Amino acid sequence: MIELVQLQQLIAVSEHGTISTAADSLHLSQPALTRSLQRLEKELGVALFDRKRNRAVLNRVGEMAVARAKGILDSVDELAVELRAYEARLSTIVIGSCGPACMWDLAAELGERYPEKTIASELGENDALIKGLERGRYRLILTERPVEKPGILCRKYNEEQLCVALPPEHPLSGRASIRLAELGEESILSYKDFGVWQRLVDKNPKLHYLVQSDRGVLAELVRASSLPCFSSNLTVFRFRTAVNRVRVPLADEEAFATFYLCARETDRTLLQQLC
Amino acid sequence: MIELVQLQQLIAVSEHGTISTAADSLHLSQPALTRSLQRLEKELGVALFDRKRNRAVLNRVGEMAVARAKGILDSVDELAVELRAYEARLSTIVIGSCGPACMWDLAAELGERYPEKTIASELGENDALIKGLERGRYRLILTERPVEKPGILCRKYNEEQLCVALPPEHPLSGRASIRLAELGEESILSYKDFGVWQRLVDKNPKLHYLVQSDRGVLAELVRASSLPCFSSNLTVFRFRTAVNRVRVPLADEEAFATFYLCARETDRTLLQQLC
DNA sequence: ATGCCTTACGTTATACGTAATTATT
DNA sequence: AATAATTACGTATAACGTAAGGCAT
Repeated sequence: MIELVQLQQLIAVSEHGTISTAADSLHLSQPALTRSLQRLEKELGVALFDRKRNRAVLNRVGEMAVARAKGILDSVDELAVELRAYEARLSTIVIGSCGPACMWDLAAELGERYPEKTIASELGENDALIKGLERGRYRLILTERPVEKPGILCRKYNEEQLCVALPPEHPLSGRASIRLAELGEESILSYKDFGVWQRLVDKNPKLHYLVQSDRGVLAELVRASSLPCFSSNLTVFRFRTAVNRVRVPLADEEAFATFYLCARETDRTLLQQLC
Repeated sequence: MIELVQLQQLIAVSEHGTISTAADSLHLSQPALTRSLQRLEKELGVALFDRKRNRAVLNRVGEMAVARAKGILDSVDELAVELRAYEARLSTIVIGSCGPACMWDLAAELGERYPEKTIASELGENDALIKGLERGRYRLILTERPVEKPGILCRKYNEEQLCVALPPEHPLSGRASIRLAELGEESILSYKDFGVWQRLVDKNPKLHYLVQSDRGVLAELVRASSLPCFSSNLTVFRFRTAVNRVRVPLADEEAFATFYLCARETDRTLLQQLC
């Protein structure tokens, strides 16, 4: 049986020109390499070198062999890389969502149920999410509307009411609900990846949005300041203790959403466990 | 470094279901195979089996690995086959010709000059010969007309005058030349692969052609009978001793040809040695 | 109880290095 | 003389088999 080391040795000889120098580069004695190459020729059933007593040069067959050997070794190297990537892929659940809070909830739930798995999540728009689910990019997606497509299962996951969290001394903090526009040109802490709620932001361009990309940083700022920030019925658990704020629901129609959890049909059991 | 035997072992396990039975089929002890597979997993950096103390079943990564391993082993098997074929190709000079006798002459000449090479020859039509030369199928070709194409060298090789070899007692045996049609409906020994001379045959359909595909058989028939047969100035050397025949040249215009030897420009020296 | 995988240990076989040989530049 | 390949021989390492242990069906 041919062995891969022999192919490496062949390539080394082609790169170094002589068996001796190749042997050096392989940390091998010349005789050892000579013998190994002789075995290779015998096993392949062809002569790879023109041998002139004190010189062995690759013949045309040998050069062809070198080219093929490189290809084979490349594919063997790929093998390890590919398998490691495949293993990582198998042990990761990627979820896509159109809203941040519900995504965090889902990620947390998955993390508890499948502690051996890595949970990755990203925000996206409805169509991109569905395509991503169909193509295998996502294992689960959270959409704004029910998805009715062959091969895709869909269930209602939860509802979210967006609020503003105001400091108690804020003039609007006593209200049962407000419209976002009522904050006028005030500053408000906001998220970079805001999903469906971005529509509400776009409709109220007068406010001064202090956009944060890092969740931790935002939480810090909330604690360290008395700035208004966004909140919702889903974020209550995370912020209930630390934050000295009064949550006032937003009456804008863009401030309410129902989320649907979708999976491929092959993941029926996974979906059932989560709803 | 991964070794190919390990990939074979992996495949054997996937085919036999258990390590023990696979070990049997590989003429190896179970512990040895177990260790070898453990090394493979370590070298690849991934787990290939779900191990339940007394059972090792391929996991999904393992199945992927088996598929890849098969591909790699296939390409290694191909390597040997391909190299042997390539070596054979390199040690063979294939010539193409539009006439049989001049082809035999050329083959004989090459055989003497390059005794280490195998000489293969085949008949073909002009255009096919030129294409074959350009595409590398032929190393040398013999054509009816000079070839003037970039990348192709061409020289006059020889001239051939087709004759009929008649028994001395034949009424036409005393003539200086005849036309083939003068033989009326007589029988005549002929070749299956006749190249350019086939045109002459086609023009004289009345004769009874005893077509032979084997050169040896034809020579035997010539010796054992007094049937007329085809001959030429080029075949004289081969038949001079054995044959009790009188050669009468054919006056038909299709019975004379000039042959040109062509090679690719890279084979300039080869061509020069032959002309 | 049997089948199967793993670990431990002593042994063998294969491939290695050193040294000697030959040939070429 | 120097460089490079091959052959011969003793050695060492790495993989093997046997034996023992443990778990599951």
